[in-house]
Amino acid sequence: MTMDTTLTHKQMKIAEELVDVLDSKFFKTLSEPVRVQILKFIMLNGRADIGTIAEHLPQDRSVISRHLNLMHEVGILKGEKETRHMFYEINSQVFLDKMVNITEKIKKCMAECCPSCEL
Amino acid sequence: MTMDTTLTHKQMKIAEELVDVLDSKFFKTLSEPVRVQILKFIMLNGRADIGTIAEHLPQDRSVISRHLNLMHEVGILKGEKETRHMFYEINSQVFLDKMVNITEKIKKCMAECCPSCEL
DNA sequence: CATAAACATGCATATAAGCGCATGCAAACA
DNA sequence: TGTTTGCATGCGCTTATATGCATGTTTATG
Repeated sequence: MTMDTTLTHKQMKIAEELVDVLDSKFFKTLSEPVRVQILKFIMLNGRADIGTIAEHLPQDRSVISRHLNLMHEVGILKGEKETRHMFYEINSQVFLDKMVNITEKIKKCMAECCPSCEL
Repeated sequence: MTMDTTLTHKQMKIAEELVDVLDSKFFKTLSEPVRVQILKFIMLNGRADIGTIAEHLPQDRSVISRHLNLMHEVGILKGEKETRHMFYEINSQVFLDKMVNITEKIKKCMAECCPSCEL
């Protein structure tokens, strides 16, 4: 079956931009409940080291360490080594910017690309 | 180590609301590249049935069927059975609302809960 | 009424991800 | 300088997920 919809270059480009911003690693990171719990803890308590965070969660310290490292790689956490302690805090700017950017791109794509999307 | 930060009931509640809205199933759905490609196709071509979508992707039809069903469960797609064809389209309202809601909750939590989040 | 088309679903398999334990390493400490 | 502390990381185990094939079901088609 062939599509009778004629896609403009502009529409293709906007859709591509949406796909680019829909970063699978970013979403995968947020899709794990344990990581969300870690995020919650840091949100409420501010900058903290791995041991302190792990004390408040059932998982092993090494597991927490890996989760934190993953969130750091994605950019939603800032990490800083202080002597032998590894401190993490929310990278609020990056985190929020990413969400806002994704939301904007979805909105734009729906408005200008999606035939059956009435907004 | 004990925390010297005193958490108010209000802060706890806001953080809880954020955790609630950070739906793991929703993020997990968006973390799969194939599903994003499917989303892109429907965005650009509008309402389509499973066979048509599967024609444009390397995966087997059954695989596409499952992905579509998953996205439907999460709410970002509307599904409608028409005779023997199963048609899907973007549920633009739900999709966008979800993203906006998450973004808002993050912003609120950062502003009122997060000690080290300066916005 | 037999056949084909469109799809859902059970099954087996391969890959990915979360988890805890044990180990190694660097920095503080006695 | 030997010991403890805080982490990173390798390893094996278990579970989850993606994939394709085969099958069953429903609806159109000859």
